[in-house]
Amino acid sequence: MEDVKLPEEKGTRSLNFIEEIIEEDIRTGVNEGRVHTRFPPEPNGYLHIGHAKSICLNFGLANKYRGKTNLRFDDTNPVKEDVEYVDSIMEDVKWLGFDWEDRLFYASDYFEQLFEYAMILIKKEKAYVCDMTAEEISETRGTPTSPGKESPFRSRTVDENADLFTRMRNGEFPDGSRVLRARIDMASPNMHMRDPVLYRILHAWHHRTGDQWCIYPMYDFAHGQSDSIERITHSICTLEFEVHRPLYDWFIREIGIYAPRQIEFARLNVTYTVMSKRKLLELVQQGHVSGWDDPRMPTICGLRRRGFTPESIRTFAETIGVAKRENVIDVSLLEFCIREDLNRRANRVMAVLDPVKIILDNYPDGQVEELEAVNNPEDETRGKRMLPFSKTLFIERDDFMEDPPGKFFRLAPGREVRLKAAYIIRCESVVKEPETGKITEIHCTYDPLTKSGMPDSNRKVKGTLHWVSEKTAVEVEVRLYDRLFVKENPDDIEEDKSYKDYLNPDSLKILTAKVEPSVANAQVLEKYQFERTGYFSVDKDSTPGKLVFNRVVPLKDSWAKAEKVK
RNA sequence: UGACCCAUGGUGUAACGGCAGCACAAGAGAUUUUGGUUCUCUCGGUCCAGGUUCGAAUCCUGGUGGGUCAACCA
Repeated sequence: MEDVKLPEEKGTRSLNFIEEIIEEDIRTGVNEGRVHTRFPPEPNGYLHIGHAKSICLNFGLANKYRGKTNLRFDDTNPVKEDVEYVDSIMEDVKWLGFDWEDRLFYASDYFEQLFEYAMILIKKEKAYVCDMTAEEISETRGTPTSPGKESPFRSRTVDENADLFTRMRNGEFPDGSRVLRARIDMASPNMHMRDPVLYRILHAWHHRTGDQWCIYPMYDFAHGQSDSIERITHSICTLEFEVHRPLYDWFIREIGIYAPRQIEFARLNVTYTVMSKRKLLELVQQGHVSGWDDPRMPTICGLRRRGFTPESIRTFAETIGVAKRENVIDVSLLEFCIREDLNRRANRVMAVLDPVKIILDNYPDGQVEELEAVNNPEDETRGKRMLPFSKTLFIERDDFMEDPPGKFFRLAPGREVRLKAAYIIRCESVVKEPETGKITEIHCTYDPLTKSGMPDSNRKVKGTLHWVSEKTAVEVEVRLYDRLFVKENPDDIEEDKSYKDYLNPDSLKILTAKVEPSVANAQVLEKYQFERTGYFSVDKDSTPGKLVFNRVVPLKDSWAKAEKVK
């Protein structure tokens, strides 16, 4: 029996507009029902959550329609590209859970073929070598509302063009001295059809072809033809390439090669998040973040380090949908996806981020009990562990209030709370620093009959608190993250504005916390839920002596919200 | 004063001429050894004006609003 995943999930699930196009193509026999997509990044930066949408779309479509997806590096501009980026991109796509199998390609693989295609256009009098400067070309292109002027070099003979183009390739001319242009229509209402540049001279070292070439094709001349060579059926790209589509089709038609179909969708925007590669690069270069994988970055490697799971990112990509309308997704949806995932896969442990000491006056000095605690109440199969309990403990400082408002469910003088997996305790008195009034010790008594699991332990109390035992607690570093920007759509920040005015000064808080001993040997990227305070992931900065935890995302906290409203 | 694209609750996304649905967010309740989770419920939408039709979110026309396009970037 086939056990390949079938296209549908639920029969009722509706199609997005790209799936409708594909299903229509399958129905009508276009491409013999074949579906072949590609993910085509330029290796000039790290992948971010926006790319994740495209990756999930392209690989997801191929998976759904039993097709294939290529990974292709669009490396036609050597001055911006680097192998560092190639490597990180492959790592990130793999981590997201996708496999291009043996179909790893580079646009630079096709440079020779592309040169031949250009020659075909020259022979058809559809391309010519132009000697104008970049400025002249720009000036004669016209504006969106007025036509351009034809280049004086537009009517060169086929032989002259072929000769000059060959000599361009042979390195006879300096950078910027000549370009190859398509001969289309300088009066076209579509600026991209006004004799676009096909090749420029660039004496630059290419990360794959070295110094083999000194002319490089432009995006428009490379992309569609690369799709065609790989026999891509559906070439999915973002909306800004919509106006390029007539040119994409023009090249395919004039050269006379296999015709893929370009389909555009709206790129992802997320509130309080920059998605522009240029801005992300600036954040790194200006030192606002520690690097591309800073856990506050929306890069795949940043999200990974922060503690996001590939599953949660795939769920997110699935949930946001695909359409042609400009969109800004609320960052809370991303947070929802990771909470939902981690809720069932992360073990819950006791961790106190801001400790205050509890002394159980009626608990025997020196006694240590091992108490049993479940690892994840959502998933019994995750088992149990033992927690050491003793006379002196730590609880969260804000889990105690000397003069609590009515709806405060936690510890206060004279009140009872349960210590999770342990006993019910009652606050008897408080010790403060005389000068500052800061609480240094809270004295309590415990009720020995209320140990978790005991027959008498079901007595109701308003609150349950997490705790750690003083002697056995492990000190760890905890890094709390908040949004990097205070501006809702930071991609809108104008060119010359400094980010400083828009950055959140409190986007990173570092503190020392006390955690239960069972996490002492946690591995990098291992996930936990610290009771009440959030989901955490072990950072790569951890050393054998000192664990470092990143807070992936805080838990929803309706108490904090209620407080804020007041 | 151009061409092209887009327009459904606060945010996204379905409905393909026939009951405007789903998710997030927000609010209420139940459960809860954390106020989390889980479950239930509520709130709230077809940009405007005409037209076609028995019937329009859907088709047509005209507005309005938003986006993209004038790199030898991708």
